[in-house]
Amino acid sequence: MEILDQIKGAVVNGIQSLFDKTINENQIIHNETRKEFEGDLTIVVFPFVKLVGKSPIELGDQLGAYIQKEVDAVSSFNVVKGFLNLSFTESHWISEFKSMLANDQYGFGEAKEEKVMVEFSSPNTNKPLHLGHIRNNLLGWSTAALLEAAGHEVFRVQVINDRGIHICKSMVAWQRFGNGETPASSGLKGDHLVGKYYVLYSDEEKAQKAILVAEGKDKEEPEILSAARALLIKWEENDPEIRNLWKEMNGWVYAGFDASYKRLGISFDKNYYESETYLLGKELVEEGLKNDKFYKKEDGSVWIDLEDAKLDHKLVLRSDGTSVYMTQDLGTAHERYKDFGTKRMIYVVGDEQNYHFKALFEILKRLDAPFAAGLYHLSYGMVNLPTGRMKSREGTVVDADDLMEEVVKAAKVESEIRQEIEGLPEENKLSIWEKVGIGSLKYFLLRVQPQKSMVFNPEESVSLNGQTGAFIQYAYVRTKGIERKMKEIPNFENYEGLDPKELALLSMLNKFPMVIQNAAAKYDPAEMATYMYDLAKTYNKFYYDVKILKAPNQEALAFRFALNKFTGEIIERGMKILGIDMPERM
RNA sequence: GGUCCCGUAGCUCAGUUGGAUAGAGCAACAGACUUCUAAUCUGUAGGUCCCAGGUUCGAAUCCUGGCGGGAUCACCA
Repeated sequence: MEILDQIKGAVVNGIQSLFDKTINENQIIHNETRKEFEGDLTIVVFPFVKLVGKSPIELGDQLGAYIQKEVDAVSSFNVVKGFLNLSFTESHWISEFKSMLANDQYGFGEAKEEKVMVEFSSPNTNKPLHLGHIRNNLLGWSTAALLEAAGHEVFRVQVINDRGIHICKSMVAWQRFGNGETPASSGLKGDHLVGKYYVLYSDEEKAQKAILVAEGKDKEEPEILSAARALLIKWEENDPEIRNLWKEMNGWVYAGFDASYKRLGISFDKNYYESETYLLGKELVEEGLKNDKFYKKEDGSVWIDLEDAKLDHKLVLRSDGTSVYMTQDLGTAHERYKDFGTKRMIYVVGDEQNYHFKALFEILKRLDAPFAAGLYHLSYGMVNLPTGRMKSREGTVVDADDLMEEVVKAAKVESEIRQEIEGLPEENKLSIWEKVGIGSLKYFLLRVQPQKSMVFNPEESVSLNGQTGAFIQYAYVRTKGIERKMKEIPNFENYEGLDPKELALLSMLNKFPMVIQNAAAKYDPAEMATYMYDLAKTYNKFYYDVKILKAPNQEALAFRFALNKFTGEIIERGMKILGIDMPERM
């Protein structure tokens, strides 16, 4: 990006020496030149028209001539309306390319001191993961990877909601209807097994409720719900039998989660269990009471007044002294700061909790938490189906394991039609289908900006044409195919006669470091996803138009080979940030 | 009702701090495999950028007011 600084400098100097007016570099608006015009970089001259008292065309012409004279890398210019389009010399592009090649960390930012924590996933232990968790997981994972690529040290953590009434419901149903079923005895994946009893619980509760209503006793609580509450109390009293059952069933769930996470390529540096943290935060409330940050109502409940922050009064301790979600979150935030010393913490949580996090961050600020300024809620929208919302009651929730199975199957079907990898050993084929299927699922979810709710169309998600993960993988596979065909690697020294398709690809590759920085700053993996697609598309055009292996001379062959290989490396590097693996063939 | 988010092609989505004639994919139609893998490429068609004002050389983008959709406003998590 040196050249950009040179050009900006030339614009400032040009306006000074041509018109005797002073401007600041950051007033200069520049853009990549649009495809339909000739040039590589465009300077918008409108902002200076009034200042220098010339027409936009006149100003553009004079400034263009000045820049061309001053900056060696600028070969020519043209002016359209108020837009000054500058073209760079071929040798500039070639030397740019050489410096990209020379840096084996190309794209990654310099190491930054600030450590960052990303919290994501945070499942309940009463049912298996579903599509919504997948979006959460992918966002969290790739945001963390983006921050790493930008130069930060990053810690990935999850909070597991392993206690509470929800797990007691599964437990009570298992006690009644389970007949001792275990994952080992029935072969059912642990999280699905526990989820099954949660469903059984709900059915039973509904049935009991219906009877009560029919008997005119609709105010009464269903017996099974009372039983679940009783379990929760026993759990809190540390009843050994209940604690053991709880441990056992949670253990099944964790084994199930681990399998899902593994297939999804997700892991964590540390897990926080709610059963261990749900009492944290009480001391903070006590302390805050002393400092008048909180106030106590007559019934003994503790609140904070956030009205001047355009929020409400918020409860932080119940009248019986037990904590609420907010209390735990206050405590957990401090705990994590103690564990990792991260002043920047990102919470990847759905947008239905926007209000909660606003309040949480505001309270931490008022409690003078040293990390308060670095808190961020990466809020994302719901995943809907073409038929509308996913509803567990109507059984329309898309199960994570089923979905992964389905997309991999679809990849297999497509692959077998094409017969490109038929001869490979079964093990290799399985690995390729896995990469293509899971990769496409990931791409499908990551290409949409986090804050937008999205429509998940199952048919489209398994389609492998167009703007998909498979499209990008295919471009990568092409780069590998070329590499395999090359018996000896030609040495790239110099090249003249840059083809427009080659230049377009170079220019695309040149943007990679910027994309990492921008996407990381915005916590937006979708920006990387879009860029990766554009890069693959640009490569495909190059591949189609410029025959790499049939280059007219050794110099061209060496250049194209290097360009091909480097493109493959960048695709792999960028997709890795999205958590998507590249197959060598497909 | 208060607060927050979203509204761009039939559908799914891009669109940098305001910049040129608003772009991709899918679906539709028409082409390109004797070629480095056609999971690709090329072309045609498709738009009241929700509406109305305002700011300015210039607005999908910023401001105000509407309309439509969603979320949230629990001693739930």
